[in-house]
Amino acid sequence: MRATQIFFPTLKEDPAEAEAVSHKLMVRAGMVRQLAAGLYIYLPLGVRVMDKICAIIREEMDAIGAQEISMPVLQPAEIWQQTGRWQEIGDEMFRLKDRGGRDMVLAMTHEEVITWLASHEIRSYRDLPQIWYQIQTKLRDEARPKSGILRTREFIMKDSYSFDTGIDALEHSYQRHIEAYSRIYERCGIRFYMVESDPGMMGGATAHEFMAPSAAGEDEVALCSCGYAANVELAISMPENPPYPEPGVVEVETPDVRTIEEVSSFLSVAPSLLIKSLLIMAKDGPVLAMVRGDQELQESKLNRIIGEHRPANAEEIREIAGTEPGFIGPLDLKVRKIADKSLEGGVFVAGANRNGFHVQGLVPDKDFETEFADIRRVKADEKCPNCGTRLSLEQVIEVGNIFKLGTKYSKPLGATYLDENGKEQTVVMGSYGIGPARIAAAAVEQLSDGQGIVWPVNIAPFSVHLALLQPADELQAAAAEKLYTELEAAGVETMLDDRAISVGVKFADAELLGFPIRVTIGKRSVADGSVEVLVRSSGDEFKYAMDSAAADIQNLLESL
RNA sequence: CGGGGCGUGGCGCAGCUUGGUAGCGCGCUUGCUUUGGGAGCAAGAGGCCGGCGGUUCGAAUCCGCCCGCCCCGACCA
Repeated sequence: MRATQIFFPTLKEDPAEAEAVSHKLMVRAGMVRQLAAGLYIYLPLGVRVMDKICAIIREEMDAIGAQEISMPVLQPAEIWQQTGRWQEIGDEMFRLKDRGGRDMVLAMTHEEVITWLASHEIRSYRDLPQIWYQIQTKLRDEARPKSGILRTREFIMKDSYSFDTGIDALEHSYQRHIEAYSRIYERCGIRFYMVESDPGMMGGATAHEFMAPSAAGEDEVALCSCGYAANVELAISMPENPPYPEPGVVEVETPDVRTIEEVSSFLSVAPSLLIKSLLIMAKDGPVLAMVRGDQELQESKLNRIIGEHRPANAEEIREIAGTEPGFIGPLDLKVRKIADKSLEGGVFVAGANRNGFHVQGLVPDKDFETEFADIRRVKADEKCPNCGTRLSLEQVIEVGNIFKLGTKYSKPLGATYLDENGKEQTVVMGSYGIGPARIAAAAVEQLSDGQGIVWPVNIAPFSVHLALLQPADELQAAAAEKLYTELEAAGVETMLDDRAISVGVKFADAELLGFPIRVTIGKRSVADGSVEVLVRSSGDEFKYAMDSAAADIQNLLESL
């Protein structure tokens, strides 16, 4: 295509509202524009990238025998009521009524509909297995859309669902998805990890996420050289105990000394020898969650034990513990207590539940009763639970996830089949998502440089940026037209930059847009019958004879 | 939802403290020149200063309410 026929309004300056690199660059490169918080318009170049990513996804999904379908975004509330998610999910789901007053939802995911379909159409074990997928819009009323297209309220997702006779068969479908996903990300040219993840609101037992490392990511994963990889929401590490003092409960006066840092320095005791006591309000009443002073509570872990919860406010602390915040502790506190496993067998300092006092020499589950559970957040350099090596933490963008759902949706929606013995069984399901926009953003995040985007070959809007320096020069224009025609004939997607703009702007735009190869045709080309070729990613430059340039460029592209 | 910041030509910003009717850079239009790294000169177009209300002779500027956007947190198939 010709640049003069493509709408790509490039910007010299970063948009004021953008923070993430991918956000700035995608706006500057004229790929997207924001309509409102979390709502984006994709311009032609943005659409081309998305189409390429989706094409790769289709190929790889089809390769594992998945079949594409398309489901409505607007859905009746009934099916969501049947699975319980009408109640479970809060403000994040868009809800509306149709003209007849019926409750409707705008789908944030499609388990309900696809299971409804399966429940109506699958009758026999002979109908299984099935993998159905769609590439479809999802809507979520996100509390906080952010980082450009990374977290939006409306977005495209590839979602697939597997239907199997049992858990062994599900395992097979799950593995096939892992293979397909790995190939998809590889072909899209992004680095990624597969990590253990928290099934969360999807329900089900096992889940993994595909994570692309990037500073713009909202998630964090713990990684080990042995292959252990987990979202910090559930990552575990082996506790390392400091040397403990002698046990024996002694109250000490600690006037106006409240925080871990203050207590630590006031008593000259390392933070790892303090108990951080956090009063939590859960639906079954208050809970005292305890972690070591040098550690932090991982809310998602506590959530699995006590469900929805929030920290108590100062007033609730005074009422329940009878003390000002800062002096709360486990001793004589009549609430459910959950201590992190690293507190087991140690001797600690904790609040005394008396203003201005702490207690020393406390032994958990001896001086006070408590449950033990892993509720702390993993820190970098702690030991891997599998091999003892030091863990590292990394910021990541979630670009895909896979869940073993089991019968969470098939049971309430009655998706059953008759087995070989004529006995009715419940279909066992899996659910698998990929966010194409996040792949695009991750690619920009991981590969861009100070000049602009550096697209991976397979998802670049165009493969070649053919920069015609002086379109008004007939000889140059003719040379460019010829090469353009040859490249297009060879199947090399080329943007002929025939804009009548200054060379500096043209080159700067080429760098900003980030197509893999830039080919320059100028007066030198006309003079000596050559073109200059620049590889965006490496900066390598070549000079090709005009006559053979199309073939040479094609070869170069294939080598990237 | 809690905390913070910001809304002024298309984009990026200044002006606001100390009220007097809006300015800079980029972009855009026209002409001439220029032409291998974000060109030069000249002449132009373009803004009810987010909205509503209040104070005042007079409000971009002061006060109140509302809306929108961004960031941190909470939340997040």
